[in-house]
Amino acid sequence: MVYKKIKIKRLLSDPVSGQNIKVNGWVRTKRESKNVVFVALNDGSGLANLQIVADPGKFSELLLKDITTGACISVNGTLVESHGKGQQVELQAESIEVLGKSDPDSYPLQPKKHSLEFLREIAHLRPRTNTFSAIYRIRHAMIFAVHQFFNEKGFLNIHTPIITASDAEGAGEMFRVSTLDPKNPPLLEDGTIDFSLDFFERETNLTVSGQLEAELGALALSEVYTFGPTFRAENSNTTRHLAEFWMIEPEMAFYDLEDNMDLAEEFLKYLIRYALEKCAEDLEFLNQRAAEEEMSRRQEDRYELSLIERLKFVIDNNFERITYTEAIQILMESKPNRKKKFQFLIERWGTDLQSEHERYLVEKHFRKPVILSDYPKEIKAFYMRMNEDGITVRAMDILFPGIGEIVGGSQREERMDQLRRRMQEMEINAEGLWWYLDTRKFGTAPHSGFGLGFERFLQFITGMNNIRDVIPFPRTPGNADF
RNA sequence: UCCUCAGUAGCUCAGCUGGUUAGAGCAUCUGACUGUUAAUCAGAGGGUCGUUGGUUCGAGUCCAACCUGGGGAGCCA
Repeated sequence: MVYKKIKIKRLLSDPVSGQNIKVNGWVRTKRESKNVVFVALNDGSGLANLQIVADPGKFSELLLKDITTGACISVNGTLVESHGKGQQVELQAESIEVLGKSDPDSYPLQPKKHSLEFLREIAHLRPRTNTFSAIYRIRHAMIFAVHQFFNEKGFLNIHTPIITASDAEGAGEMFRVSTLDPKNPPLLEDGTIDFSLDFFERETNLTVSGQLEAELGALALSEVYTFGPTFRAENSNTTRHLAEFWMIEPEMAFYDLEDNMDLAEEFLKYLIRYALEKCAEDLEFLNQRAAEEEMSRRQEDRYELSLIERLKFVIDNNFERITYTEAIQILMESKPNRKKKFQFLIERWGTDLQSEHERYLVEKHFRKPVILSDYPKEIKAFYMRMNEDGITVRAMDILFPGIGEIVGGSQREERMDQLRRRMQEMEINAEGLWWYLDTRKFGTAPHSGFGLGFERFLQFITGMNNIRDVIPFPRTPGNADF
């Protein structure tokens, strides 16, 4: 007898009774009685389990004993229509092989609800749960959609370096990369470490952004994007920060800030539409999960819309676009500011916005994604293009409900004299960035770009509150397990 | 890093103002029963109450420090 190996998702999408099938997977639960044994089997291809039906008379007691929650089994059998209610078809087992036993006494996953905190501690096993397998499938779909979106538009994907010697990006603390003996490093006369004897003959770190290198690509290939790992050594302990995360950074020549915003909005909507179309089953499950979680939250902290409704809402509405100056105006006149309900009151133009202000704009005032632009130069990076007013720069941040800043971008300063002036003002070492300045020297062009935090975006798509639950193995201060 | 809450069985939690042998549900094991659906019913095993020190006749309960985790803030994506 020949049994055709097939993944459970494919099998259930087109079930034909009478087929001889081989499935491999991990046991979710087993229910047994004198005359019949039921096994719920899952291979991660989809949310639905395949019900395996075994006649206890046909299998040894020892074999059946080894089929426990978490065990890996391979089943040959015939697909038949189910007598029971919960499923259309089931696999009538003819032979079962236990590929990997699982001691039920010590296997940590039980057929019951587990807290996300507990599952984080067993991140090596959590993809075997419905919630995390759904998240990982959506994560994959979104990675794929990112590349598809840019490919369709003719953007080139470029790999920017992960190890970098430039420390002038100002995007936060960096992780040092070194092969020097940590116990006894070579020292200079002033007692500091002599990095000229290190592997790269200079001090090197893990990248905090591929942007500067992406700009080099844009100023030759017109439209490029990076999608790579990014590292920040900040001691941030929040639900939306990771020390290692993935960032998508498109960079486009001949785009001004408005073109940049248009692209970002189109991109985000494309990804959300893709998820709704291609991950409907998983989103439906997460929608249910999120709804249950909402019940345990305070009334005023609850979303008005369900997860799927929020996703549809973003697709169906234009993002609100306002300048920083307009935002300050709105915030100064807002109720929480007048009644001194904000922890940080808005008193003057020029201060940076706090989380509470961003949340007010997005969740209370506009009730939709907001693009803030034209920030004061003092609170933004050196490479952002100066406006005519001489006090604001062509920056834009996209704020999403529940997550805050999801995209940060700008039109880049392409004018050499302006760029040099800004670098001087902000005490950026120009020497190490000679290659960056060269692009302004030789055939400079107006250009723009933005960065999308991939995990933050996934939080929005999946409704997960903690960023540590949308990446397989989160790296955070004090945590590098697995 | 700061603020705040928490740490009791494998998991989720109860344990009132300090008072004998520390409880429940689920999970596990054993048995029964049933085309079952997180099956059901009965029984059993399972705990240095996060760690260290202190107060007290007596500490899961009070105090201090530390460790770990959650939430919020800052930094940012």
